[in-house]
Formats: sequence, C-alpha cells, structure tokens
Amino acid sequence: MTSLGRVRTTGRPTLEQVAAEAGVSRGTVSRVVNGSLEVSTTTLRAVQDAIDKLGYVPNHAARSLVTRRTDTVLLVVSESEARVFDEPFFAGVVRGLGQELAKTNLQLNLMMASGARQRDRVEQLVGNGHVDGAVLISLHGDDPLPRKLVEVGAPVALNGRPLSSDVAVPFVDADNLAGAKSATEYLYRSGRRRIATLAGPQDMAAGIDRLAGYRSALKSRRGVTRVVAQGDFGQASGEQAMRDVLERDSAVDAVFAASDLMAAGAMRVLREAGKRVPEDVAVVGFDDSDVARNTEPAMTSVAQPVQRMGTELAKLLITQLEEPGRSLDPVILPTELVCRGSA
Amino acid sequence: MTSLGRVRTTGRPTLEQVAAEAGVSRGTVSRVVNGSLEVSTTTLRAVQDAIDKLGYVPNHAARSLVTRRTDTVLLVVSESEARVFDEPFFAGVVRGLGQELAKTNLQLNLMMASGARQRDRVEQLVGNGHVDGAVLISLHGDDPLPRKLVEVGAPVALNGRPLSSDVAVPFVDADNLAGAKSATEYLYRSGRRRIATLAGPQDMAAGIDRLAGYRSALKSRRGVTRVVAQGDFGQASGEQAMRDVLERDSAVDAVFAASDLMAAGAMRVLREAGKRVPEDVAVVGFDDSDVARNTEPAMTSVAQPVQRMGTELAKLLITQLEEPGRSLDPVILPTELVCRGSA
DNA sequence: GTTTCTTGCGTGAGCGTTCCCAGTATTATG
DNA sequence: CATAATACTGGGAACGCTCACGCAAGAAAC
Repeated sequence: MTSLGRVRTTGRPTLEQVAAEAGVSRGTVSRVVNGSLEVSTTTLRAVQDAIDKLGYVPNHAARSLVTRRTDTVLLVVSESEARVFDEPFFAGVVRGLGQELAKTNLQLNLMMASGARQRDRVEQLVGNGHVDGAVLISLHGDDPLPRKLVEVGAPVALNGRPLSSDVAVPFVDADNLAGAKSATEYLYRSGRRRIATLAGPQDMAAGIDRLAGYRSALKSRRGVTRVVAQGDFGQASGEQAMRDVLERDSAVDAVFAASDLMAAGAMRVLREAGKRVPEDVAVVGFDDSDVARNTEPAMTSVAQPVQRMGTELAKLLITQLEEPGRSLDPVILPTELVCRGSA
Repeated sequence: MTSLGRVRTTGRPTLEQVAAEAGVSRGTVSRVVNGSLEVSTTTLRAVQDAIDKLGYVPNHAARSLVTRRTDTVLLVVSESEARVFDEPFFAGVVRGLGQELAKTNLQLNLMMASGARQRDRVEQLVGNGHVDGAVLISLHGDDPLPRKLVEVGAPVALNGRPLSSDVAVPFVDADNLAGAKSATEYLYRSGRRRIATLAGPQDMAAGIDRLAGYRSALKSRRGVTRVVAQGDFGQASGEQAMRDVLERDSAVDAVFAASDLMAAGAMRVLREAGKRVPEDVAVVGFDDSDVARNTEPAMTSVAQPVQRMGTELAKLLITQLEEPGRSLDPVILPTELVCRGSA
C-alpha cells in the first residue's frame, strides 16, 4: 500500500548511488554538483557521466535542511489592492520577476495575502526560513509588513514606495511624480488652461506621487484653473470623480487621471455630458493598459515599465541574498507618455 | 557556547526543544503537531503551551525529507500564450487558485515556462518530487508536457481542454462551445443574417471550440451567410481578420469574435470602414475583459468564470493529492453572455 | 489473578545533503 | 632523500523531522 506521498520517488537516485556508479564517494559527488574546484578532471568526468546516466537531481529538502537556505523567494500580492492596479501590472511584474529569477536557481513562491491572518503567515514563512526573502507588491503605503520583515533581517523588496520611511526597505517604483508631471505639462503645452486631475488614493505612494506630479507641473503656471477630485484608481471612482469635476468647473478642458481605469470612466462621463474628447476636454490616463488602447478615442497615457519593475525587484532581492545586510538604494524607473487620440 | 558545542543556534526552536519544554518526547510533540489522536488531553495542552511559548514552527525541509511530500504545487504558465489570453484571465485564475490553496497547507510555486529548457525543468521538478503536483495554464492544445507528467504518475490539472486526448488528464475549461453558440444565436435572434466569426488559433481547444460553437449555432439555419476568418486572439489579428471578412462580405451585419481583443480590433476596423456598431454590424466578443467594458459602444461579450476556474483547478489537484491514482472527470464551467451596447 | 487489549508515550533509525576533518597520493622544496 | 606543501578524496556527523516499534500501565475479560 503506497501511502500518500510515497508514490513515486522510489527510483530516484541519491548522491550515494551516483557515487557508487562513479566509483567515488558521496563527498566527491557533492563537490561536483556544487561546482567545487578541488576535483580532478578525470573524476569530474566520471561523476558527470554517472549523474547523466542516472539522471540525478539533488534533493532540495535534504540540501535545504543542512544549508538552511531554501532557494525560494516569496511573492506576496495584497489581493485587495491587486484589483486596483490594472491587471497588466500584475502580470507584467510577475513576468519580469520570473524572467530574472530563471537566471538563478531561485524558485518563486506565490501568495495572495488578504487578511491579517495571511500577513502572519507571511511573517512566519519568512521568519522561519521557509523562504529566503520576499517581494511584496501592491500594498498600501503604510503597511507594517515590510518593516517587520526587514527588522527580522529578511531580504525584502517592495514594489511601490512605502509611505513610512522610518526603516529603509529597498523598493522599486515607477517615477510617478515625473510621469504625472509630464502628462500635466503636456496638457498645458497643448494649450489647456482648465486642467483637472482625478487623483488616486492618498494612502498609496502612487496616488500621492501622481497628484504631486500634477501639482508640480502647474506650480508656477499662472492662469491655470486647477481642480482635484478624489478616486481610488477604479473605473467607477473615475466616473464619480469626473462628475465632481464637472460640477465644480463645467468648462474644464483637460483631465489628468491617475489611472487608465479612472480615465476611461471619465471619458464615459464626459461623453454623457456632451463633451467631446479631445476637442472639448483632453484626457490623459496612467498605466498604458489594454484599456487605454481601446477607448474611443484611444487614450493618451503614461506608461510604466512593468516588466522591468519585475526584473529590478528580483535584482534587488538577489543582491540582498548574495550580500546580506547590504543596504540598497531605491530603484526609480522612468515612465513614458504614450500619445494617442484623447489628448 | 552551548553544550555539546552546538554553536549553530538559529534561534528557531526545534521539535526537541519543544519536547524538553513540555517535558515530553520528540515523538509526542510530533504527534501533536500532526494532529494525531493518540495523545492525552493533559499532555496535549502542555505541548501546545510549549509550542506557543517557543513560537515553534515545523521545519519544512526536514519534514519534507522524510515524508517525501513537499506540500507545494507548481503553477506553470506558458509565457508565450499568456499574452494571448487576456490578462484578467491569468490574474483571475491565479486568484482562484490561491484562494483554494489557502484553505490547505499547500504552497504555490510559480513558473513561467517559455522554451523547451523550461519544460524540461518542469518535468524535473515534478518528476523528482520537488513539487507534489502541477497546474498548467494556457498552453497549446497539443503540448506534450501534461501527458508526460501524467505518465510519470504526477498529479496534474490542466486549464483548457488538451487536444490530444490519448491520455486522460484532468482539466477544467469554460464551456467554450456553449458560450460561442449562445453568442452566435443571440446575433441570429436579433435578426442578423450575415454573421461572420473571427476565429481563434486552431491549435488551441479554446479556438477550436469557439469556432465549433459558432458553426453549431448556425448549423440548421437557412438563409444565413457565414464567413470565417482566422486570428490568434490578439488585437492586431482581429483587425486583420475583420478586414478579410469585409473583403469577402462587405454587407456583413454581425461578427462573433473569439476574444475581446479581436473584437476590439474588429470594432476599430469597422469604424474606419464607416460601419456603425451595432446599427450596421453587431459585435460580440469573448472573455468579458476590461477591454469589453471600455470600447465604444461597450462590448457584448461571453464571460467565463475565471476565478472559479482557478478554484476548480486547485480542487482537481487536491483530490489527486489525497487520492492518488483516482481518475477525474473534466470540469466544464458555464459561460454567460453579458449584453452591452455592441450587439 | 492472570491474560489480553487498549491507550499513551519514548526511542532508534533513517530521509539525502553538506560540511569538516582527516587521510593519501602527488609534487615542490631544502 | 627527507620533508613540507599541495591536491584530491573519503567518511563521520549533523540538519529536524516522521515513522515503526516497543514498552508500560490501566481497563476489560475470563
């Protein structure tokens, strides 16, 4: 009777068997497997042949038990926020991460952390060495989790600038401020003078920075009417925010939205209000998602290098793994304004 | 320096330490941890107290070494195809998976498999017991990987019906046929008689089944002009396919596209051709993605329960883990036609 | 009162690695 | 030629856990 896990693996060769096959000892095979230099070319070859012949693959658990490394990093996705970020964001970051990790022998462990219970689990996994480090994406700016992890000395990389910067935790972020600024300036330069913004949530760095970028662009401009309405990155909130704006300034001629989804919602509301885009009101979004490509007219939007963010996240973690304790500077990636029909 | 020269104090308590604290033996603590019944209530309590006090968490590697289970499942995403499926698909499935796995003690290991080298790696990971099973999503219908894995006796769950059904591998899929059929019938019932379809790739079950659904809906209808154009689920291919259709039947009055992206492309082409949607040409997409909500007019589309697919995938795998060798029936999930303005 | 269960618990034997130290050849050095 | 340094190699000792046994009591049976 084969009990649950004991089904396979019966034929799986061990280090010892490879050693026997090659006529050497365990230790020597181990050295070969781990690329030690102190092994003669002849035995090296013999061992390699034996490995190939037997199809040997090291047992991760056994190795991990003694090395106290797991060669696994945890990717924590705050589920509630995941919705908020455009989906391509998630997929892009994951792709970048995977790509970079594939170059190493690191595995990616995925975890959707929703509630507090999940957070505890993350802390446990990291704290107990079940993973070597963690990448956290799309959490609120004031989430205590990253700090806690850093405090227990775990390698951590954050996506998105954390709000409380009392503990330096390495992060990568798009240059939200510059992106928002350039979008707003673009609107200004194209002659718009009644420029509103649909801001994102102000408890996330992305929301804050994009609003700051808007403000910064308009800072010393005279004769510009500013309107700020609040949203949460979601489409419905964009619609609502746009209505707010129209109520406060029915002559608004430009809108910078902190997300594509909000921009899409705004365009819908504008249309319903009888405003033409871009003739009456120019609209710029943020994220350059699929949505931006499919509004009518297609949306001008600020693109962030999502995949690159993933790779940088991975690099950040990897260097910490390689050089424990080394403090790392944040990585701020440039954005790009993609001009389409809406502005 | 502790006794016996045991310098390597990681700080993490071991079973032995918990045992000492509770005044029992290793074995007893193990029994408590693993929920064995054969332990008296008094010692149970004592052990639990010790566990809490010391903050004991079992060492995964050590456990895995002896049980030969890893409590980890691998999620393999074929990267090339991932683009093709709408992004919400990926995110939704992952969310569903995570949700279901969170109920168990299973970890999710993510891997983007692009090339053949990656495929080998997957085979290795599964074959060598580094993971207990695998969920494969978005691969071509004729991919040999799932079959190989099943052949080595590994628990596998597939997303999307595999094409070669010589080996029964459990899968979950949306009812693509019924979905496409109902979309096409909807077009027919609304009076359209020149109904084209933009088909997906014919080397994937989703592409095949959606085309079959279209055909099935129109099977015994008389007086319906059919046009089939080929695409690859991508937006550009949708545009091209739509042009093909227009060339072959400039009076086409309805289009069923096998994906939202293709439908969006079609709408664009139609507009450029001076056709109004839905007045001149009705358009229905498939996937009910963000894109569908943001075309102008908003797109009528066939929704598939992506998250549910994730949970079902997980369940499929879990039952295989619990009852090795049990053969499972495919899970076909219903789709739903979401009516919006485009048809 | 002996036998036989039953229940609860302790113990030894690994699981497959890596690490370290002690060997044994081999070569360089004086 | 002796000796020291060097280059490889072998094997014991963990790593932290589970599992199969086995043993000790008390309960149940005769």
